[in-house]
Amino acid sequence: MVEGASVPGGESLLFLTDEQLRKAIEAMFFAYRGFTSDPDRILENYAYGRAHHRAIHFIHRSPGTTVNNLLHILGVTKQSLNRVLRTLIADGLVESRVGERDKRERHLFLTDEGEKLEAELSEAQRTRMRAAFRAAGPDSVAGFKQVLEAMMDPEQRRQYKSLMEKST
Amino acid sequence: MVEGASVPGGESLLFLTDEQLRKAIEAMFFAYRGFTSDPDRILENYAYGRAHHRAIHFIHRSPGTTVNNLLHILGVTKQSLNRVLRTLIADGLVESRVGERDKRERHLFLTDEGEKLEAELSEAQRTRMRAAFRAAGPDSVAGFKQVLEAMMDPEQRRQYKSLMEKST
DNA sequence: CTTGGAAAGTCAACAAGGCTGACATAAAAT
DNA sequence: ATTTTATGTCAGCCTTGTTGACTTTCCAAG
Repeated sequence: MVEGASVPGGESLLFLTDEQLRKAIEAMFFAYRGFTSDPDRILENYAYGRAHHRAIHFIHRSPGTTVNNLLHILGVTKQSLNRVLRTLIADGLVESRVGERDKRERHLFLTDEGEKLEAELSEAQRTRMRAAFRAAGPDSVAGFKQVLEAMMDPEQRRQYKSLMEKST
Repeated sequence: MVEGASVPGGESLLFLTDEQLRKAIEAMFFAYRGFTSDPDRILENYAYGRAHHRAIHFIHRSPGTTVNNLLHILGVTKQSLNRVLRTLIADGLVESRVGERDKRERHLFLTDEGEKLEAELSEAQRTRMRAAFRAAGPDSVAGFKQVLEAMMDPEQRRQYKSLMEKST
């Protein structure tokens, strides 16, 4: 089942048939469902949704980020993000501090309680990824990342890579 | 950058650090955005959404499928699916035929116009996948599929594989 | 220094597309 | 004859996207 792998000297058109591409498209659809299902289950207990998860994830990832930064990363309007942030702030999971240099900006941080929920959510998601990676094996993981990165829009890839730099 | 690949004799914990897992999680997030962006752009011209796309995709894939089949594959309620189907039928993209053996069932088919939209949508999506696969290379593609499949819930994997059988 | 525009954030209202619940109908199964 | 199944519909709610209008703050050109 290692279709088209290591065909010497060429692109090996095998896996580029429309049929093979459709398989991959459906794999993305079903896999993404699995990918989001664990956090979704947890969030139900808190009356939050996927949008809250995304905000929490990226605030944890880049503490002190501004609202503007965040909405660019998430790809939503500031109004949409604002509603989510408002509830998270009201519930004491996120803290918003007025910028020192530029007082128009709000810098976002997770509170201890916010970090706790973040840990619960990301642990669930990591557990699934860990299991999938173990099942697929190291070489598959490298290929997985390669393809995902190649699927992104250039702008998204730029953001993805710049996030990576900060932590590595 | 082939992290942990072909380390002899073991699991190679390298890529299973929380940090590496988070990279993969973010890669999924950004890649899925890319994955859906082309169809989304096309659908705007028709006043349809992602829900319509999913229905069209799976009706094309399994012509004559019943409403009940479809809502199990899509993982939505019949009310939710019905709203989408109603508009697609009203607009002449989908045809609903009463079952012959079991007259309670409705079998769903794309009309010529429906097939036309399906082709437009899936061609856009395939173009992106094709480019990503070319950029990542054959071995990466095999790994990509392995990991995606391992990420699915058992039930989703079952559906995914049973769809595969029909066509291969 | 002032003034006008741009940038960051907030509030309000609307739409898509999920959901549940209740109910109707027809056909199949017991 | 009764119950179960497959489907459809109506009503109402929630999340999360959207646009439009508004305030506050900053900065730069006169």
